[in-house]
Order: sequence, then C-alpha cells, then structure tokens
Amino acid sequence: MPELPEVETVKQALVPVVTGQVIRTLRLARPDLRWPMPKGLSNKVEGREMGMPYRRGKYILLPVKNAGTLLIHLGMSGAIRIHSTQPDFGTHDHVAMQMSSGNWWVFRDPRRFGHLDFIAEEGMSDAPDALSSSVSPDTQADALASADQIDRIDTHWLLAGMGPEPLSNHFNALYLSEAARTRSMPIKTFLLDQKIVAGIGNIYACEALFRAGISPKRQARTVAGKRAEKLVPAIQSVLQDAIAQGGTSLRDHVQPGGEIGYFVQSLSVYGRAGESCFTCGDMVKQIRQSGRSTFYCSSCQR
DNA sequence: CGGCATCCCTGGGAGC
DNA sequence: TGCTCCCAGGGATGCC
Repeated sequence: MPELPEVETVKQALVPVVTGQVIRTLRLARPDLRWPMPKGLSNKVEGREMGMPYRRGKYILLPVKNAGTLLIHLGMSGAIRIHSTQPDFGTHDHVAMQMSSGNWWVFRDPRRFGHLDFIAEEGMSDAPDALSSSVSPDTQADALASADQIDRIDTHWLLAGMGPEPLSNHFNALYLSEAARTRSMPIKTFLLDQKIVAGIGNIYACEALFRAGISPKRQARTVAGKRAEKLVPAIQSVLQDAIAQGGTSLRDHVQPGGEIGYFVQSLSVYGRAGESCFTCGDMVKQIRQSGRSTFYCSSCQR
C-alpha cells in the first residue's frame, strides 16, 4: 500500500485523535514486526501526553512529550484504523493505543513488513511538539514536517541519509539534476531510492514519469537538466493530487476512518497493462525493473 | 561505489 | 470447489 500520499493521509487522520491526548494504554500484540519492537515501551509512554504527528518520507512520527518519538512504517500492507470504543483485535492487529478520550487506533499489518520503533528523547525536551504547533499555515504545511523536526529525527538509523521531502523547496530541478547527473540506472529505479527523494514508491514513480512524458527506462543521468524541470513538478502534482483524494486503494489501503482512497480512479498507467493510454490510445506496457513492475506508455513517454 | 537479485511475510487472484 | 502458482504498495542486505 503505502507511499507518501497514503502515509500522509493516515498521519492527517491521526492528528485530531492523538494530539494533546494522554496515552492510556499501549498494547503490543507481538515482540516484533519486521524488527524487534522496543521492550518495555508501554511503561515508557503510558500516562504521557502526545504531541502533533508528522511525517518523514513513508514514516509516521508520533511525539510523546518528555519521552521521545514513536516511529511507524506501514511496510507493504500496513494500515491504521481508528475506533471510538475498544475493538476486537484480529490476528494481524499488532499495535493498539487507547487515548484518554477513549478513542483507539490500531496498526494492522498482515505481511509484517512494517515496523514500530521508539526514539528516546535524550535532551530533546519537548521541542518537536512545540515546533509542530508553530508551523506556518502556508499551502503545503499540512503535508510537511518542519525543517527542524526533520533535522532532529533524521539522526535515527532508519532515517539517516533519507533524501529531501518531495513537496518541500529542497526538492527542485537543480537538486534532482545534480543527484542524477552521474547515475546510469533507469530513472524509474532512481526515483524509488529513498536516499534520493523520500516517499516515492512504485505507483507514484510510474505515474510521475507518465505525467512528465519521460520513459522509465531512460538513464537517470539523461534526465538532468530540462527533463528534471518537467519531472519535479510532475512528481509534486501527482503526490498532491493523490493526497487530496485520500491516496490510492488497491488491496489493503484504507484511510483510518475506513474510507478507501480514490486516487485509484486517477491512475494513468499503474495497473493498466494492455489497456489504452488515455492520452494517445496506444497500449500501456508493463515491464520489470529491479524486480518491480513498471507501467508506461511508450508513445507518450520518451 | 553502482546496480541487481534475494529475502522477509501473508493474502488474494488467476489459472488449471 | 480446491489446489498451485504468481504477484503485491518496501527496503535492508549481500553479491558481482
């Protein structure tokens, strides 16, 4: 499921549920997901107040005041659901938290490629929360963590080296050109590298390249320059459109309230192999790159 | 270092 | 209906 727009959708749904709430219960149904979960975590966070959730790439960050930050990655099949009363826990409901309001949120992940970690504060005080409430209300503020939050959280081993947020000013044609200039790998594979840019996955890499009219097979270094000037806004618009529609629901993804994500109706190439390109009518092709499916129109994308 | 294959895990759909 | 096979939104790791 979850690429940046889906993760952003989940984060936005969590904001009113957890912000300013005290953690009444944290329930870990098993000791590990992809990696071991922190031991004794419930004791560390129960009774403490939460700050405002934010997002970094495909990670959701949940500040716990005077304790640290919970880090959640949804992996391939992860989803979070919100309940107003205690739900029945299923086989794949691995993490559940009850807030002082009585609301619960539950992290379900059948394939267990996701993970949950805790970054202890160590002198960070409650800065993340204070900062998140002072984020300026510009047009993209909802989709962005503050630069200071990112600087702090990026010291975690899972986040270290992560590329810029694609919806921030740090991601622009100059940056992309410089990053791509020496790289011979296909541009599609390049975009999936979280060290280059954070949050893009298989669906939105395909869709952004279609919007930019760039072949996924093209070597990344040949995108430096003019093509980067088309690709950056293509990436940004496809992500913003998807966020606005609640993400893309294929199999697992639902928004935390249970709604599906409607961007699936706006996909131009992903999952449309053998069907007609909406632009030119030619058949959408499917190939395999670095072990992942790529969808594209060989007429519209060069 | 760059680029690719492999592996982690479960469920759903296609095909027989 | 039931079985097998293949595929899936991610990404760390190891090998060439």
